[in-house]
Amino acid sequence: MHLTVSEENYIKAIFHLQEADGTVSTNQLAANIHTKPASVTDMLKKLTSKRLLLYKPYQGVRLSSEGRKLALEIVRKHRLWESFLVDKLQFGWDEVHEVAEELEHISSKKLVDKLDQFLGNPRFDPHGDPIPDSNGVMVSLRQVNLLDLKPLTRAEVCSVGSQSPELLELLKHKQILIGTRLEVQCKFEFDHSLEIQLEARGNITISQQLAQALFVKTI
Amino acid sequence: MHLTVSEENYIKAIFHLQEADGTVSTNQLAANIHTKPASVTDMLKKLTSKRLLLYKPYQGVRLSSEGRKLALEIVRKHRLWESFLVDKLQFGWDEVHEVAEELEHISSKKLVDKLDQFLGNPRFDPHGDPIPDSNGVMVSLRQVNLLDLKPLTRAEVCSVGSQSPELLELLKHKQILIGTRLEVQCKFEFDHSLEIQLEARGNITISQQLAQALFVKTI
DNA sequence: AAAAATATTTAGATTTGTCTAAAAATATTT
DNA sequence: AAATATTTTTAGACAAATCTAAATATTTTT
Repeated sequence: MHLTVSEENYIKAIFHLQEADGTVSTNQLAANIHTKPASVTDMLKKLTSKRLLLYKPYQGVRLSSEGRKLALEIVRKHRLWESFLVDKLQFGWDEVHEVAEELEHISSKKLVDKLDQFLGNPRFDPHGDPIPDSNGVMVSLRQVNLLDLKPLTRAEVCSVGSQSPELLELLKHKQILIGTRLEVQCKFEFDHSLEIQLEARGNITISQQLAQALFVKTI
Repeated sequence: MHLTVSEENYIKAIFHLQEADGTVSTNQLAANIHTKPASVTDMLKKLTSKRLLLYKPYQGVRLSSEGRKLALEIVRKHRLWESFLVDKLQFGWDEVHEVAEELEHISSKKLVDKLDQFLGNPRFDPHGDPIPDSNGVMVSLRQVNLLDLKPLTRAEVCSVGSQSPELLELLKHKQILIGTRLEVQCKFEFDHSLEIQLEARGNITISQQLAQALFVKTI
């Protein structure tokens, strides 16, 4: 089954969007892929005819099992390449996303498996997201949203909720990385902000929006 | 200057074809790129309007200096990725060409330069071809065609004339690799074949066509 | 140098992925 | 439940890269 770059991008977007809801709407997809709803409808029909989607007009779409398998291959490639860029080529973890968006479409199965081996079969990428193995199996992180922690809980950041440049910029400014350790000092009901203590920088305040984007494991 | 994959493939093909002649014909290009002459004409017009080619209808085409610069970037990427695949991922040197054909179109300049550094700034790829540096400069091999050697000359294979699957198959069968050492035993005027002695296998006969595809340095 | 063969370009069609504008379906509000 | 708003689909157009068939240039042969 050979897919174009466009087709792969739709499959990947549907995969990520259906994590939240079970089903994905045309408009959601259009916004995510930076295209128009009419274009999405065209592509949904095409991918459905290739048996990669379960799609009823007006009722939204989700991946078929075949589509899910392909999505996991793309996600695997994306995350392995990100790992390569950070671990081997010394890229910063906040500058690898765009390059990996290109590399994830290289088709050779052998390349991916050799790359995986070369990297030591990592289970998580530099953002803390799990990497599917060659069968599409990935461990799910036992991770908690930072917002859910009680005061005085110590935790370590292990993943972030998106790779948007805006979020990455903010994290850089606050000096928060994967692996950063912190302790929740107190929570403010008014705006749902958090005061947290960072090992390196002392106490800082974090907005509700930022806290929701941070996933941690307690330590 | 952003180019599509198709455009890059035309630039690369013209670069390689004009090594031999100074100028490249529409039919040559069509054969090389596995397309029709009419399609080539269309693309020549397009790339000429982007100032990458020097092209007069019916008179053939060659790269402008801007086009040559882009070609060298593509060749650099191709050969660096081939080096990566062989040196780091343990691919055989005869199975990397196709994968590198995809990888060479990844656009990030930073990626290429970091990859170059990671590999230790190699000057030659696994086929023995020189790798342009980030300024497009490459050392030319002091290499001799095997056919030009006199009997009793010892030499080492350092590059092959093409990457066609047919040639690679033959080299595999004869157990000839980059780095293989040999001594020319005698030359036959009748069919211009050569008898050579390989360190590992003893004496074998090599056709004119094969000898012409092998470049060596004397040792 | 004319005729024949070959190479190249032009003209018009096709496919893919996108778009805008309008129509149809669904969801929300009153 | 009607009216309104939103979402989604359809219809038709467009740009990129290709194709076939026909026209035109160039080269080779006689």
